[in-house]
Amino acid sequence: MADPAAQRTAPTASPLTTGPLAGASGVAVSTLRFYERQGLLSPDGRSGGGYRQYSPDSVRRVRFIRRAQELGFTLREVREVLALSDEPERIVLDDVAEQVADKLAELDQRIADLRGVRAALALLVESGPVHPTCPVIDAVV
Amino acid sequence: MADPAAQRTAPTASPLTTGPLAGASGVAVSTLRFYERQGLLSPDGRSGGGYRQYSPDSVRRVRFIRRAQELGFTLREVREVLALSDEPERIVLDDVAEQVADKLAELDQRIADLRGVRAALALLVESGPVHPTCPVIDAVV
DNA sequence: CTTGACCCTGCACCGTGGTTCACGGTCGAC
DNA sequence: GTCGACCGTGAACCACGGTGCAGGGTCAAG
Repeated sequence: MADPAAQRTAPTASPLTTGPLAGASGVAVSTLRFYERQGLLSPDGRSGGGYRQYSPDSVRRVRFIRRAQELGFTLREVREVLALSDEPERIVLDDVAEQVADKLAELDQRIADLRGVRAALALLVESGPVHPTCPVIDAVV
Repeated sequence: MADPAAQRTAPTASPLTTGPLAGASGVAVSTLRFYERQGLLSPDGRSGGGYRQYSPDSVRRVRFIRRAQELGFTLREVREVLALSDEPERIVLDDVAEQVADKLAELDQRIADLRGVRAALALLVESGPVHPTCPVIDAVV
């Protein structure tokens, strides 16, 4: 607070252009632009020559998108979640609660399914020989 | 065993054409043909006029494909598993053990991830108000 | 003020997992 | 033998999640 020249209410935290953001968040530059077209991400502004400028927070945002995808969410779903988190005042709590409850049930189901497969595979590893009726298929179907 | 006319060593168990197989296994006819192009499924033969004929076992096979997909396996992976189960004598046990071990680790990771998300969502449901920093995003990133 | 790295736009292309369409042949019931 | 339901083929098309490329502008170091 005793150095006004160093930072003015801390706004100018080194805006990133696409390259650095891509590097920091582990995606290709082309992917960032693709995400922008899909409404998942937008630059905080543009610089004189038209370069996109992102806040450092965008790194978190992009990483979130990637992680959510890995976890099996579509970009459409991710977009919806991000839209809510961008405009929290639009959130209708009951709707959210309902959707979250649905997603919870879905997750429980997926976890149970994966554990079934996991168990079958573990059994297969332990018991060596291949069975006439594949236990993996039995576990999955 | 005392009725030779009823079934000759039980072979003719009503071969299915695409429509019935599709109906019984819950996919579209066009999907069956697509799976065939992808090497996941093939008819046991063709009838005079060129109609595909499937054994009733094919229903199981198609259901397996669908389930495996739901569980996050690609058609390529499913094809490999089915190829092995079709030709068990080609199986190299050590290879399988290795791949299965990999898949096990992957499944463990996915289960853990999903449980993390599940926990975050459950917390969100319990604690009503939306937090400035979304707990879901925190859990996922 | 040049040079090289970086960025812009728009558009075409890719693999995956299917679906749809046009056009025609087959099959069983009547 | 004819009718409608079903099946065949090939090829185009779709949504998703990106990738690549041409043609041109920007930026900062030297």
